[in-house]
Amino acid sequence: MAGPAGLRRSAFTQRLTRYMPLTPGERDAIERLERRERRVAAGTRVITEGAENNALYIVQHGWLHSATSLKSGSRQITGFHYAGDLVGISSIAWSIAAATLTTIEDCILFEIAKEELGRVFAAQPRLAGLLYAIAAAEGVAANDRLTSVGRMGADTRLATLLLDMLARLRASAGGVIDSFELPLTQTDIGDAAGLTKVHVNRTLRSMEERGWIERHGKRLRIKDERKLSGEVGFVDRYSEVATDWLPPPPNVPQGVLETA
Amino acid sequence: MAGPAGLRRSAFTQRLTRYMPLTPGERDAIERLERRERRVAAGTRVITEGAENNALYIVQHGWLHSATSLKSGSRQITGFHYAGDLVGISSIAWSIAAATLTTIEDCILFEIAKEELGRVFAAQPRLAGLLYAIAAAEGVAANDRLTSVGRMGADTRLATLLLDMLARLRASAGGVIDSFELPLTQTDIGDAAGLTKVHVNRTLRSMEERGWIERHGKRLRIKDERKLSGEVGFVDRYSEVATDWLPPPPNVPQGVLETA
DNA sequence: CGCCTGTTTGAGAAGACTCAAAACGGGTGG
DNA sequence: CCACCCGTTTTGAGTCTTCTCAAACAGGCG
Repeated sequence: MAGPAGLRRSAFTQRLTRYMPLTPGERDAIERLERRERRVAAGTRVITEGAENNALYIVQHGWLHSATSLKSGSRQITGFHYAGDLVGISSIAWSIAAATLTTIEDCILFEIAKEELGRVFAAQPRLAGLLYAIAAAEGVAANDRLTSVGRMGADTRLATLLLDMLARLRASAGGVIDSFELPLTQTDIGDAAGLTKVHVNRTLRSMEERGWIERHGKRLRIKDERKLSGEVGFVDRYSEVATDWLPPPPNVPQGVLETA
Repeated sequence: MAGPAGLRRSAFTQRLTRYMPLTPGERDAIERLERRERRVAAGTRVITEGAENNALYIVQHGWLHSATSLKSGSRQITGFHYAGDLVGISSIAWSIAAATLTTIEDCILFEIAKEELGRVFAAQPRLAGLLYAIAAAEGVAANDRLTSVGRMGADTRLATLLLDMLARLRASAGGVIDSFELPLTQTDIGDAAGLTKVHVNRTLRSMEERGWIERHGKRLRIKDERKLSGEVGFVDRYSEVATDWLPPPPNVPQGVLETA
């Protein structure tokens, strides 16, 4: 139950703090959400499409993806989730899961019952607003993905996918990185980008030849992120979120805001 | 400023009431959001991608769409908006608009400053939760669109698009309908489905020949919605939203909930 | 009536897919 | 330590869907 020594900082708190300083009350509220820890091995289905589900999860560590499958047998990966993300939000709208949530690596999750989130909305309106803003940002990111799949060729599409991963890893890990371990098969990548595994292979290869990326085993390096972002029109939606419109937090004595 | 006689029922209230009965306080809070009415002619840009924007809009009447445009000159329509929708939510996350919002028909909108929404979050947590749930549902609908564009052929893709429109019109208009006016050009449809206008034309034509749809001018009829939904695997995400997890409304004297 | 936008049709090209098989790599058991 | 096995990556060849370019057609409006 206890993690590897004392490095159990809440990734979720850390993420939210990126966007605005939290009051002690808000930190407390989040901490209370993180009581049910689940360690899940790579490749496990945490939520199954079509099955009953009334829980949400905070990702403390590891990667996951959500996917829906079609009658034709094919599959669409609709999103990847990283440390600090709140996932399974669709269970807020329905008791039957709309997508399958699968761990890509070994993960540490915190399970949250819907009602607990309800209590946060009641007690911490400013936090609720921030969650809403983050949901809005994710909606825009989803639209970016739609645009990429609907209107771009294979190479641009894969480039935006990789740039998006880089940006999100940065948002959760923090710090500057230009390469990362890609724990996905080319089939997975294809299911996310709307391409065949064969075509993913050829396209990655040609991206490498053109000098966009470098690959060594599972490790992937974006050679010139700024230039590539410009060329394919990628915009990082996670680097910041407006918080100026949020209501003031309840009962804040002056000067207790922490900046993390 | 006053509309056509007394039929100014709030479409937004009506929509929310579909999901849960509202307290008088909640109705009141919504009403206060609907003070700045804007009548906008068809084809007007309400929000422009890349420009500063700090407002949200409630759609009281009419259709709109949001779209992003690429450097290549092509465009992706990321969503359609109907009476009762809250649009421009992305402005909650950033001051610079991520998409262009355009009226398809003459529309009546209510403009809302971000801060007003913040006040609603503070005063009406249950309402805030419902908005969050609706945002979650819209996120899932966006993923459905992604799945359709990423993994389906042209005919299935167009079918899901039309079925989605039908479902959403039903969610806002209420009642049973199997046909509707489609105020879009085939170019627009293509931009939404990720297809060329030429291919949209051929595909619609073949759908008509196969007996999936009927067209008379701008009017479009889905001939057997249930069967078609089954064949293409369409799921209506708007018919209901779970509200059981929401916190109780503030200060509710027993028995005043309206069911509208 | 002529114009303009949108729809329809045709023909050829391109991108992505399918099917198939070979090469690779990491892990396991002998 | 090696041989084998399985999942994954890579390559090849041919096909099909969708796109591009181009032009004809239709309908509503001034």
